[in-house]
Amino acid sequence: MRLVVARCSVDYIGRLTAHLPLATRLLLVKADGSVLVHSDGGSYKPLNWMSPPCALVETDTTWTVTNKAGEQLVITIEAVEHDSAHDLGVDPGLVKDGVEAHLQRLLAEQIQTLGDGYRLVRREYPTPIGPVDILCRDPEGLAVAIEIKRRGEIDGVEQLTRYLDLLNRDPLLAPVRGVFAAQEIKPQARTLAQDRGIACLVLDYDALRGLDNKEDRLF
Amino acid sequence: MRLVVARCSVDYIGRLTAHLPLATRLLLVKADGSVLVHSDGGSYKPLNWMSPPCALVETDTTWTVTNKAGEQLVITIEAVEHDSAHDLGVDPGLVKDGVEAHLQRLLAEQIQTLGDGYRLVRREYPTPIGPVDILCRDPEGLAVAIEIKRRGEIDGVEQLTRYLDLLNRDPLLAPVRGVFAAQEIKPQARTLAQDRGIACLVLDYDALRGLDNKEDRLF
DNA sequence: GAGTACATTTCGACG
DNA sequence: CGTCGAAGTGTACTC
Repeated sequence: MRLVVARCSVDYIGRLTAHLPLATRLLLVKADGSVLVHSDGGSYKPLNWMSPPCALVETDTTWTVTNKAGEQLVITIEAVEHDSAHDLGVDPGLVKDGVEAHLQRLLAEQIQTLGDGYRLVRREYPTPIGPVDILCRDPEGLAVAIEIKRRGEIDGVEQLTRYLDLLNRDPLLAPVRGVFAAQEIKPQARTLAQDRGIACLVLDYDALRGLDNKEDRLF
Repeated sequence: MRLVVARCSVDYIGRLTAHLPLATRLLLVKADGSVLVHSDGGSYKPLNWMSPPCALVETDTTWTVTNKAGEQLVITIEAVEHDSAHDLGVDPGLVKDGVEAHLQRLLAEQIQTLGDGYRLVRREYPTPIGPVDILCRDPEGLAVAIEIKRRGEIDGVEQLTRYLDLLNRDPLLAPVRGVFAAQEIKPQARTLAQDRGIACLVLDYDALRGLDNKEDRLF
């Protein structure tokens, strides 16, 4: 990895055209040839970049980074403040514990969160347009389809609506009720759901996890 | 901006939990206190990070970065290879020329792409839930609403459907047909559009731009 | 500040 | 390898 701090201007010509006026920035060149241009603020997203695989050609004042698709990142350098190279080796990679998959598993295990007498049919219940997160039956034996999101927004309600349309065509299932479950449900999504007769359920991740732990403690 | 190359392990506890085993990485501390952890490969996305606003507390061997929501990034440092600080100043920012806005402008200018006799009413035609990209009239004088995307996916069809519902309530416009236009239309989106009587139009960006150029060449 | 749409999205999973 | 959906998405824009 090479770190360069330089006064430079940058042009990108590819899927769009973008220009960065002259200023001091960090140029980060990774081992695979990819280049990131960072300023001293903003988010983790660089101002400009070129993803690998790509090739860097360097002259006195100009770096030209090109990829196979012909996209170009041209960095014009006026002054170099810092330039150092470092051998990092290969990174062992990240261990993640995701949220939505975890929520789905927890809710399936604790389907009584919806009320006493609910029974799980299965997770990832297939439909022609993709699996619905959970299918279960209420105390009266009627089918209930659950869509789970971390954040409940309008798209999720649309998605559940499509699943319900399809599931309700199956005479073995119909009528199928919908439940929109999320850690947080945006007001607009809630309104749309209510308008369509879909129930909303706010999930308490910690509580679900806590119940899980409590069960563990029985051993 | 501070650049540190160090052998370290990293833990993030917040919206999810993640762990990075011991390895040599770049730690980038920006002026606003945000921290990025980069390896020597991958894309522009850091392995781990903390977005501003956040606070960094540093001891001998441990950096703890915390934000207002209580999310924590803990970096345990075993050895420091490089440590330097640089004053970059404020970045003047990026000048962009996007694609979707350009597509909209080109199609509005060349509304005959839909067929002879089409007339533009206006771009960004207002509705209560937001402006529809283009409203025009067909050779018979009937209203046509166009939704433009770079990539046509299912969400765009839903969006256009909502616009059409609303526009068709206006007796001065109804009946309004829908056209879903994109550089590329996904099969699922096309199926949904057809099911709803919405026409699909694949846009050729280069051709639209080319026609534009041809006009320029007349001068 | 919330809501929405776009992104040079990136990333992972699945067929 | 494409398709599809999620992201600790970020970001700009509107209301």
